[in-house]
Formats: sequence, C-alpha cells, structure tokens
Amino acid sequence: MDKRVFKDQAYNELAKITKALGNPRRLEIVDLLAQGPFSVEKIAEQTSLSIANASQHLQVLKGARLVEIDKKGNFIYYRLTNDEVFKTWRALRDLGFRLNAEAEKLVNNFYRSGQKPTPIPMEDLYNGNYDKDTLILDVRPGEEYHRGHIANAISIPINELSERLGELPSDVKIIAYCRGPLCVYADEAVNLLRKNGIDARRLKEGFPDWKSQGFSVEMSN
Amino acid sequence: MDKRVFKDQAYNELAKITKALGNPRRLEIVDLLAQGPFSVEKIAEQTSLSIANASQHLQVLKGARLVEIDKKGNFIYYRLTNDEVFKTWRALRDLGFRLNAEAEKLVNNFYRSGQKPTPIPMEDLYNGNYDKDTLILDVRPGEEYHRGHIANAISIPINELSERLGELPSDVKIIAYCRGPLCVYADEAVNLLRKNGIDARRLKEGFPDWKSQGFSVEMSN
DNA sequence: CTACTATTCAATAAAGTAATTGAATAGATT
DNA sequence: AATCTATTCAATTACTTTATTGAATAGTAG
Repeated sequence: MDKRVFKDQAYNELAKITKALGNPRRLEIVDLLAQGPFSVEKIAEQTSLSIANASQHLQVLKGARLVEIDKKGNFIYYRLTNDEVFKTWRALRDLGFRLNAEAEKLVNNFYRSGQKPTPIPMEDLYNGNYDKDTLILDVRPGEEYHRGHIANAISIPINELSERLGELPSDVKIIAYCRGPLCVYADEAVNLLRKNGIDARRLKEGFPDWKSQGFSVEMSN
Repeated sequence: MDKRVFKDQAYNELAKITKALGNPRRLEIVDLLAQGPFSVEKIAEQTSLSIANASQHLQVLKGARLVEIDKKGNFIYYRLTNDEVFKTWRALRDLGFRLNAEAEKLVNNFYRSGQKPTPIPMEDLYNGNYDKDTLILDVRPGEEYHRGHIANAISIPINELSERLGELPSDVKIIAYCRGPLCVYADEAVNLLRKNGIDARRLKEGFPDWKSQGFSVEMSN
C-alpha cells in the first residue's frame, strides 16, 4: 500500500460521510433530528416526503453512521449518532449563511422581511441583556418542548398561539424560538404577536444550538 | 411562496455547498488549500490529478464559493474563501474520524502501526508539556514553511530529511508536524528519525489547525 | 393463527456526476 | 504579430443518485 492509496482511502471515507449529508432532504432530516428522536412516519410528515422516500434517505444516513435507531413497539426511532453530527451540521449551516448571499437573503427577507425586528443572538439572551420580565416562548410542538427546552421558557405551539394569546400577561415582551435558524415557526409567532400589539422578537438560533452551547436547559416532568 | 418552498430553497442552497465538498478529490484539495494559495498546476501535482481534472474540481469549489482566485502573471492561484471553510472541513474530518472506525484504523494503523508512538495533540505541545530542548520540526515543502509555521519550528522538508540528519543536535527530542492529520510526511519523518535512534513523535494535527486555534505562529522573513 | 401497521426493499426512469481526451482561450513574452 | 504557457471548455463514456410505485417484511395486537 503506497502513500497515494492510503490518502485515497482516507479521503474516500470522509467523502462518504460528506456525500450522505450533501442532499437537501437529508440536511433537513438532520436538522429535525437535532430536536431528538423521531419515527420514520413523523420524519416523513415533517419533511413532506413519502414514507418510502424518507426511509430511503434514513438508510443513507444510517449507512454513513450519522444516525442510529432505537426500536420501540412497532416503531423505529431515528436519532443523531452523537452531538458532533449536530456540530458538523451547524458548521455547514453557518458556512452556508456566510458564503451564500442568496440563502442569506432568503432567510432574512422572506419571513422576516421589512418591518421585522432583527433576530436576537442566543449569547445576548444568555447574558441576560433583556428585561427580566421578558418571556421566553417556545413555539415548537409540545412534544419537543417536553423533551427539553430553554430554562424558564413557556410552551405555546405555533398552531395554538392565536387561540391562546389571552394567556399572555399584558405589556409583556416576548422572545420566541423554535428549532433553529431555518425554522419559521418563530417568525410566524413574531408576526402574529406583533399584529396583536405585543413586543416580540425571535431568537436567531434554536433549541439544539442553545443546548449544544451548554446553556441552561430544562425538561418537563 | 409558502413555507415548504422557502424551506426547500434554504436546504437546497446548503446542499449545494455540502455536495461541492462531498468528493474525495475536492476534500483533498480543500485540505491542501488550507496551507495557503496554490496554482492549478501545483494542486494537480499534489493530488495526483490531471490538470484538466483538477481545474474541473476547482470550478465546482469556486461555484460553491468555497474557494476564490488571485491572478498573478500566467498563473491563477486558488485559496479558501475564508477560515470558516477550513473550520467546516475540520468539523467534517473530525466527525469522520469519530464515526468511521475504518478510516480511523487506516490512519492509525498504516503509517503509524505497531511500534509507532502515539501522536501528540497540539494542545499538549502548546501547553509546554514537553522538554524545552524538544525540537519542533516542520517537514512540509519549504515554500509552505515560509508562508507560516509554528513558532520556533525549524524546517527540513521530508525529501531532504535523510541527507540533513547531521544538522540535528545529538540527543535531541523531536516533534514533527506537517499539513494535517491525514498528511503522512510527519509519519515518514518519525519513521526515519527513529530508525536513526532519534526520539521522535508526530503532532496529531497540522499547521492549519494550529493557526486556526490561535496558537503562536511565525512567518519567514 | 390472522390481521394490522410501520418500515424496508426492489425495480424503474430521469437526472446528475466523474474522468478522459483534445481543442480553445487568454494572458505573457519574444 | 507570433508564440508560448497555464488554464478552461466541450464532448464522450461510465457511473451514481433521486423520486416513485408497489410489493415484501417483521413485528404487534386481537
């Protein structure tokens, strides 16, 4: 085995992993799995894929060892193999934002165009640069909130928000967050809240970023 | 534009970048460019590609904005767009080592099998956990050393090492380094030095890792 | 054992990617 | 202007990836 063969094998192995990540659907699946384990069915639903197609993509991710499975009853739950998978996804995501002005424009202009306030970096929130009566609002599905959420955050899933506006104290300031910077739930929440005269902004990042950073989290009992 | 279209576009943009990285030759090129700018010819030579093929891969990397060019005379020099490209490559590389036992075995067993001493993590070297008479040896090509190297390191390119053994003080301890963990120059150097009775080990990482970590570097005058 | 359900497999068609070769371009030198 | 050189482009071939569809599997519940 000469040098070149050795190098080829090493880079080939790395390229396999990178290729497994190099597909928009699979990146979306990884982004979703950063919230925790999901069944194939849920993954398919959340990513608008057919179940067979989602399963196929999950096989690819599993083949690259990026995800692992747990069987529970009739269901198979997929999850990221370890936190480094999330960190790599995050590196790619942030590199993408930095490199690709198009993607950047999309993220900044679509749901957050015009009158939208700028998102709050999570470091700012962590450092307590906000009124202590500011409410942290988790708008992800209830199940994801229960698995883990930012300490002291309250949960109102985005699809319940309009009916539950009355639960919010008057004159409250809100920081809404969801799955990550690509997740639009928080943008929708900010939209809705501001239409109702509430001072709301979104967190730039999502719960997995917060957790991976080692910031304080809570789980529901 | 509905939610799904927005999400698709965002993930598509990220997948473009990831796909551009998802090829063994291009990963090798990125790894090489972490040393600094190189002409197409040099890149082709270092990666054992034809010039046309190297150019093709470079176009793909440029299309994804991962590399940029500088024209000088007849030559076009390619370089990484910014340090985040290197950091993303590093995240992928380290994830690969972690996930892929095969690749891990290759790296650890081929050039560094059996009697080889374990590589030294750069943090250990930086923290001064070694005799102060330990010599840091840069075995990359002279040009790369001149562009930048670990502070106090001396340069003996790997292909000159056997003839220049006499330059080394007797009873010296050596830590050799090269381009990165996949680079075998340092392994070859350790091999050769130990055959000549010199206490030598390799640095696990390479110069770009050292520099990106913010550890002290020097440039040749 | 039967029926049911979640998931995977297999086959197909369409699209994209990689290496090779030789021609074309564009900038520098004479 | 003619020549030289580094690089890119274009065309080809072989190969890989993706989405779709429907069938197969393997567990669970009745």
